[in-house]
Amino acid sequence: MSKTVVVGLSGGVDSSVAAYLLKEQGYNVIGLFMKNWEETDPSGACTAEADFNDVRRVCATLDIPYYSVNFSEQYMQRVFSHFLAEYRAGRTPNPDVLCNREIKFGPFREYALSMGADFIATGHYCAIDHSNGRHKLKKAKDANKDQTYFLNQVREEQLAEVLFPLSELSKPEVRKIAEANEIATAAKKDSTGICFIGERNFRKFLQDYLPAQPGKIVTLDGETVGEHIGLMYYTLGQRKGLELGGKRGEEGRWFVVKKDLENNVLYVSHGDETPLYSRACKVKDLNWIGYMPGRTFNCNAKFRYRQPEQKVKITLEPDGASVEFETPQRAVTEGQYAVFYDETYCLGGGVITQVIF
RNA sequence: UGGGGUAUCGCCAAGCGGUAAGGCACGGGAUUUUGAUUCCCGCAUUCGUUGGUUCAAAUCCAGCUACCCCAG
Repeated sequence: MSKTVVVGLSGGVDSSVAAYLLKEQGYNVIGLFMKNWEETDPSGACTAEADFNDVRRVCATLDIPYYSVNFSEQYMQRVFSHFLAEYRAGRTPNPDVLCNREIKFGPFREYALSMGADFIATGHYCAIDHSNGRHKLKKAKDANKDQTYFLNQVREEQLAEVLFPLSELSKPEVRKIAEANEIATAAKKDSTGICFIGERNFRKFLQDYLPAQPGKIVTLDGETVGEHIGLMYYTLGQRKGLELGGKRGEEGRWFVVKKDLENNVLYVSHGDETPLYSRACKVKDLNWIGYMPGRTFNCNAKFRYRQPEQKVKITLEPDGASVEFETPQRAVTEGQYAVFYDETYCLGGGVITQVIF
């Protein structure tokens, strides 16, 4: 009797191919589509509906059953409300990290298991080791596509019944498999933007939820050089959207280097990016995946998705950890995640609460 | 008010008689399951204004206008 696996289908190539591969491997595959955001996009089209249509086509081709669930309520309460609160507090949240812990490997997983699944699977580019009763998150073979960054907050228990069929494949290989098997989403453009919400004009999107409070843009020397439209619309290291032009006698661009929430001031630097480079940070909400950290140890870290791993030294503290960088890092940002790695595994991660220069 | 200086794209800024560099900003695209970053493309038939000199002017000359500086 073959095992049953429920695959999260987004309507994209990756999850389509994941389903295809599982079926090839002999599993009893069931597709499950999630709708977690109720709003239609600005063009008026409901992208979720279009995606679900793609799911239908793919499942027809693969000859597997499919269903749809709606976790909008949970998404709003467990991911989006936190996202807004973080912006209000002047930080730059990463909703997709929480989305994995709170939705995909939360309600979605539970729902799938309640359907009688032995396993759940997704189209993430990452790998997993199940051995000795432990579950370790492993980097994808395609380092360029590795998505473990987004899974750093998922609890080890949540990974118990998980399969990642794309672990050994590169994106071009996935597309090739889709094409060879006439899967409808073979040439579909990758989705970007916040997961389940999609590509948006980020400012306009935020403006629907957060009030704008204009204020001054000031240099580190104290010179007022412009006006911002609300601190939450900017993040460290950003240069677009400042609308600041040339400066007399200097060449270079303007960068956001600091936010002063109390005084509603946005600090910028011209040309010189050194104020963006930090040497350490503090993290909290540490989550370790199949790993027992020592009091202090060396490993690698990423401070954003698709950044090469950096060497760091971690020292555990009562309420989190201190992370010292071997090389100064540009624009490490509060609210984002520091994710830890060794050669093979994603060890876990934590939220950045303080940046030390 | 006398004397001097400057006026070139939203902002900096080249140009010095031969038919408008570049950077920033901005717009579009690529990359990207956060936000950013990065990359590519686009972006002044016109040089404060009116005349003049010249085959030819943003470049020379004159008037006007605006701003800046020094004298007051």
